Amino acid sequence: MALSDTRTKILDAAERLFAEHGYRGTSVRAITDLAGANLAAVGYHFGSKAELLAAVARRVTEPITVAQSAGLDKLLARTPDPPVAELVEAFAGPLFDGMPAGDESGARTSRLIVTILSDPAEEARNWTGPDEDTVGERYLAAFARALPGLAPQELLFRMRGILAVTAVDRVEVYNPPSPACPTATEGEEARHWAITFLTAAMSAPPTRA
Amino acid sequence: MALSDTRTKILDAAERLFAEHGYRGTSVRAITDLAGANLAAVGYHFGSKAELLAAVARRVTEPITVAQSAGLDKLLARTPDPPVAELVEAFAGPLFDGMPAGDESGARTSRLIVTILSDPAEEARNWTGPDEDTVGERYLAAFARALPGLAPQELLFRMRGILAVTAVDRVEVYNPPSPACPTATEGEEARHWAITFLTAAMSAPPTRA
DNA sequence: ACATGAGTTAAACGTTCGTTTTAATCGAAC
DNA sequence: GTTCGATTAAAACGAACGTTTAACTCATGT
Repeated sequence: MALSDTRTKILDAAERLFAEHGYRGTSVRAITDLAGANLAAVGYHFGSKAELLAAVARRVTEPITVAQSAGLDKLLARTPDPPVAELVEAFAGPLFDGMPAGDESGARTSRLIVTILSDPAEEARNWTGPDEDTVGERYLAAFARALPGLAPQELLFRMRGILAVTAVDRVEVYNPPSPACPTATEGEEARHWAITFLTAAMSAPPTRA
Repeated sequence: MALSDTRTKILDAAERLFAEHGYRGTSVRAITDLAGANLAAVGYHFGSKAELLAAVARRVTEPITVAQSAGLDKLLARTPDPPVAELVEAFAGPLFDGMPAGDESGARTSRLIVTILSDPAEEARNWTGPDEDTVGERYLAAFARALPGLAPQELLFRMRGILAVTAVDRVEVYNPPSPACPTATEGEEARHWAITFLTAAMSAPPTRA
């Protein structure tokens, strides 16, 4: 196949296994087995396991980043100072389901992002491109305008909070406190819950020192 | 030494290394080297690496759990229906610094909790005792009374959000969007920021379906 | 004095890991 | 039809892993 079919099959398998078991918990052999490829194919197509992870992370992150950026563009085209609620939705929404319309693989991709970003392995955090930083800075500036009087550091803390809350739905970060509760809530509902939760949180008055 | 000095030295070393590099990223040899103990001492004192992790997790979690429980007791002694803000502080406060007064090792311990709870390895999540579940359920009930009209599942989502936000300050869950920003904010300040952030979030009106 | 047993030590076990090497295979261009 | 670069296949490499074994130390109790 043109552009090597096994290459994308390896990417697919790695994406799934990294999401489920983390970087260190996934062996190259498990990836190639799931992909139906040979063990050495990883070394050939990507060079090393760490570079494979970087490729997976970039492939997963890119559509999210462009969705976040496009969402901010649309808001700024209407008004130079978008309200907090719309900023939250434009920033956190794509994190929930990869694509604004919500494709089926969204749950796994965001689960992967969380797993990668919180992975203790160094290799898991050295893949970032310049685009991710740029969109983060643009939202930071927009939130700063929407929340005057909030200290930059506290704003930074709150933006990290957005990522944390969107993440926690995917990771079982706590054993279910109540017996009769599903481990993870379904995408669309959780997305709404997160937006109300985060809009209220972001709109909170600054903490007095 | 009585009760085997090396046993606690191994626990200390494991606590630090698990917090820094995760479960799979920490080898038994690295633990015993840092502890100045023999490799086989882990097998002798704990049985296996997984049981060592469980011992570490229990030792770290216990004071937090009792602080959460005592905080809730104190609130309930005053009124049967504590307000949301005080519930948030009593629940999230101990997560920030292990002890209410804030001892020096607090930052590392909470970092460890996050690392353990989000670790993709199965062994890292099968250590929980009955106490942790109990205090979670008690807070769940208290929040349910303080937030009438909120669906149980959405309440559960929000409680997970509390844990996520308290966690994110420790884990570098996102590359710093702005250049001139410290990776992690200091304990006491972040604790206040988190409480205002979370109080506002928890107090948000229920999401309409 | 000596047996006991918990604690420690050094060495090795078998397995799994990421990576590399070497040869075989395929498809198109000449 | 042959040649050549690109891709896949099979096998092996050395290193690191968790765990186990067997010998040793040494205070204690008799």
